[in-house]
Amino acid sequence: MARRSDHTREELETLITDTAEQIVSAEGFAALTARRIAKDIGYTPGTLYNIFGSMDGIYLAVNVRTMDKLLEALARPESDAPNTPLEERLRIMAGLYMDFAHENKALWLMLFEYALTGEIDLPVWYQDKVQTLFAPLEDVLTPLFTGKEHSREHKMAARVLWSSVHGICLMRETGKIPLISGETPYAMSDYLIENFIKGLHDRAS
Amino acid sequence: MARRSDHTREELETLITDTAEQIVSAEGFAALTARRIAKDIGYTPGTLYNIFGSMDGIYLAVNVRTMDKLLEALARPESDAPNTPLEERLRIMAGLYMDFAHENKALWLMLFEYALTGEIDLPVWYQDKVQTLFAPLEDVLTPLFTGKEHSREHKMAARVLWSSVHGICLMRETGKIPLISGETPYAMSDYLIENFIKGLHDRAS
DNA sequence: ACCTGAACACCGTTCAAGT
DNA sequence: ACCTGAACACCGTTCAAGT
Repeated sequence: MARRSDHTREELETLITDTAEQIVSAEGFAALTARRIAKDIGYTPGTLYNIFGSMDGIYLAVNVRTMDKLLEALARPESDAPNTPLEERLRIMAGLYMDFAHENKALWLMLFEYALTGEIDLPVWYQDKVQTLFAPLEDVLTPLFTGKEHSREHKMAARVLWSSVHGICLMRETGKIPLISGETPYAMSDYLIENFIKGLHDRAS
Repeated sequence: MARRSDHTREELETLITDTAEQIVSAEGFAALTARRIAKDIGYTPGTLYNIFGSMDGIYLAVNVRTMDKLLEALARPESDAPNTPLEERLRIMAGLYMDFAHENKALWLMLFEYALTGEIDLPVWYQDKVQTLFAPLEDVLTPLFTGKEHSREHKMAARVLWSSVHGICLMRETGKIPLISGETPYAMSDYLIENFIKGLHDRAS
């Protein structure tokens, strides 16, 4: 047939990403198929391949959006009130992370479900986007690591804390590893932060 | 056709689980299909359904085996030497966990990839098996939580530590969240344990 | 009772053919 | 240049039919 030119290439990109996002939100990552997107937007699967090359391209596009939304959520003013103690800032940030994961469960899970095992390297621009997610956490930790000689430890502390809160969050959202009865992920995260930071302060003094 | 009675039901269970395990180990969870298992064992897909009801049944059978192997790995004598300080025991146990994940990457990932988003409840016997994985860690932590009033905190500390090491391990194995250059997951885990335990001791004193 | 073979309703992906 | 339609090589799952 012919080019319909109902939509420009850019419009199609947006249309496809929007639709994919909606499908995942409503029905989960497993429901996201090329044929389903095509049906929803009134094109054939071939068109998706014209625009994104493969389903991977669509997954990445959706994930980048999710990361942008997450980054926005972590920068919410409530964590920026002046004179807030560092530990409290961390608790708030962890809470914002867990809130986001809970409210955007399917999209958040997709971030990690997708090609969990894939051996193909992620594009550099995607990896860079991932790195930006650590920035808010690193900023909060800055007062603990003054001086260039602590730069590596600073980065490490941010990643260790992030991994930990993430692990707790996974237990909650997947239901795979049952939480102990009566314990919220927020309490667990607070417990972790409290003791980890206490340990860091010991070192400093 | 007919019952071939080449194998008993039990033999088929083992044969299918063995074959599934091998496929995952060698080619990853994504390569594990009903048709592939059937081809490898010389039966048709229908037979798998006679025995396991669905692919889910096969996934669970493989995962239970992986958990058994993990439990065995965590109980290795090296973590049981007498007079080993608690912190050192934790470091060793975290190391054993990360070693296992690395050496059995595909099977370990399958534990969490499988139906990450599935809304269907896992069978109780499976959930019980998952719970047993925390026992070795709880045992090591026992000296810090004497007295019944600390039972909840004891369980919480075990799960928080487990989540954290697990999160670090995920970064390593999936390559999704790049580790900082030059930092091993073992160093990160040690850093976490050191500071978390220091925090816990502060509380005690 | 057990197993097969064929069918059903799907996948991702490719690409010649049309406008 | 863009899009379709059909094809290819797959999926999980079901079940009548055979022995």
